Amino acid sequence: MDEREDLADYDPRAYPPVAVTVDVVALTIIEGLLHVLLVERGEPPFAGRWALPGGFIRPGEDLDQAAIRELAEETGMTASVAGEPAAAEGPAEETAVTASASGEPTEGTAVAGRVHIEQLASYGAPGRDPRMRVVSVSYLAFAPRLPDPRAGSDASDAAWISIDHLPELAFDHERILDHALERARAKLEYTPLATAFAGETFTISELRGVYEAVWGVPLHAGNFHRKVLSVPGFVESTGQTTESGGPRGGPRAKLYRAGDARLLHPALLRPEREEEIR
Amino acid sequence: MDEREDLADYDPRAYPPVAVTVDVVALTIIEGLLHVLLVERGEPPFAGRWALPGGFIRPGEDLDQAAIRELAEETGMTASVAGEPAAAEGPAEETAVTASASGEPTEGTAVAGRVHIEQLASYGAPGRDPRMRVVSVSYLAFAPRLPDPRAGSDASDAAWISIDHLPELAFDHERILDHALERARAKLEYTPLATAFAGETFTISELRGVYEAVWGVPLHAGNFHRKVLSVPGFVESTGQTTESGGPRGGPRAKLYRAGDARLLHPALLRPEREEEIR
DNA sequence: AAAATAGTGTCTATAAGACACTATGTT
DNA sequence: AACATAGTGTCTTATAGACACTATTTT
Repeated sequence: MDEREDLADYDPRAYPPVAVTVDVVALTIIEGLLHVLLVERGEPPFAGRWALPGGFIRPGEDLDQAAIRELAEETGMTASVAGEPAAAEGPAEETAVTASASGEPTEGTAVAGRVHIEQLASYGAPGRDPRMRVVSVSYLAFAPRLPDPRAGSDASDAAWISIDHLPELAFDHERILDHALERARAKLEYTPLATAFAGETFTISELRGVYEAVWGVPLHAGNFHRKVLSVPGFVESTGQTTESGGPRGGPRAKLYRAGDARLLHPALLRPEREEEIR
Repeated sequence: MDEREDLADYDPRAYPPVAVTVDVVALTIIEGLLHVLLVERGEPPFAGRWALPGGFIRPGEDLDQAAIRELAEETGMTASVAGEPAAAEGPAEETAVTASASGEPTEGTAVAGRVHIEQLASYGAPGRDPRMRVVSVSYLAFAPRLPDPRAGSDASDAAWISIDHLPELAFDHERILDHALERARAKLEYTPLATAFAGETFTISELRGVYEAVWGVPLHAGNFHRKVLSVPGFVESTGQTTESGGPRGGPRAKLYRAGDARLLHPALLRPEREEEIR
């Protein structure tokens, strides 16, 4: 920022150029399994490898905007910045924007819903891109259902890949993805963002499915149910129920929508985690 | 990262140059009050204004290294990367390095201790620096005591400023500082990082002073005491006590050092916060 | 002696989790 | 009929916080 320096006055133009990119870790849940949006690279380096969607920031474009644009380019969903919390809340993350899918304001069958996107971290190790110095600002996005990914207009392909069957990734994207997953798991504890994975309305069971997919552990149905309803503002009733019972039986479930809470209190903590404490 | 593009092939060199800087929000506690390290700018823009210490990243230098270097340049303490947790923990932050003061391995009176430094967030709004496009990667540092700030060799001055008496800051540094403070407050809940503000050894009262300074609320001495000791690995006894009682009376306090926990479980949650929940 | 502080004891309200159970839907 | 699921009741244990209290040290 300030060009204070011990030696000469630092003119960035005197240095080899630095490129700034934005990479997006977009997560969604398909068939009860957590998936991440990946693109297949068409050109070297790492041609043929899968990578996180991303690209260079453009002149006049804020970082958040760049992330939203990149996500939109891959998913086809047009997104717009809805707001940014002044000073990050709770477990204090940084910039967070909420993007809402437009085009189909009807909350019908398909796309429906909001996409949550927030900044994750930046990566700038020399050599992480063999071509030049690249600093990547990564973003984390939670998407409901699957706005079926469409390949960019270049030669590459885009797809939602289960995190249980990840291919080798290009660059340091595996590390970025690891950070993103840990962040996502933590966010579900303190925020109502699990609802961003669900549709406009959802059952408590579906919400539990989100937690189980992201955390990778089974949760006790009864206790989860009571707990969710006991957290003020997490969900609010629609008064509706599902049309029918579950595919393998059971009564119709009540439908809820996201409540107005920005933080969950008390939080839904992940069961144990001895290992991670020390 | 990947040069996928809808239109032409994007060559970053075809764009106006982007500069990447690192800004550090270094916090310490002086006389029971939270202070932040600021430098007075010697040149336009914002000449005469206070700003966060920072500067351009250098070729071959990782972002973490740049942050450590910037901090060292202002505080005079030489720091070195000690380690980085693979996948961030708990409330899931990203890169985290622990820098330890060298030079005086003796844990005597003065400097002593470890400096914790971790990446906070990046800021890249167009126009945030009037000169050119600048993306700033900000860092948050917790420092024990005060390695008395020394001005850089340029015309500017450096000082620890109480967060209760902040001057107007240059650029968007006030926003960065706000994010940093919120992050710091949250980190104290889930991690043992409060010990990074204390010396090599400390009393429970001193530790409580850290929490009170950062959170800005008084805490119940008795309950805090019992709670800290009940969290596994937060602190460990040295078997020693202070030489004398407090300045205004009271028995000698037992001395502790930081324990081996990386996360606090159960966490020390801030009292209430109704407002922030909705 | 008075005042401040370190540290402990105790009680209450809340929350987490284990478990059991009813009701309602499916195949 | 058998089975899966939605949702509720109950019990045990852990935790947060209020409050009281003793012991030790300084002024």
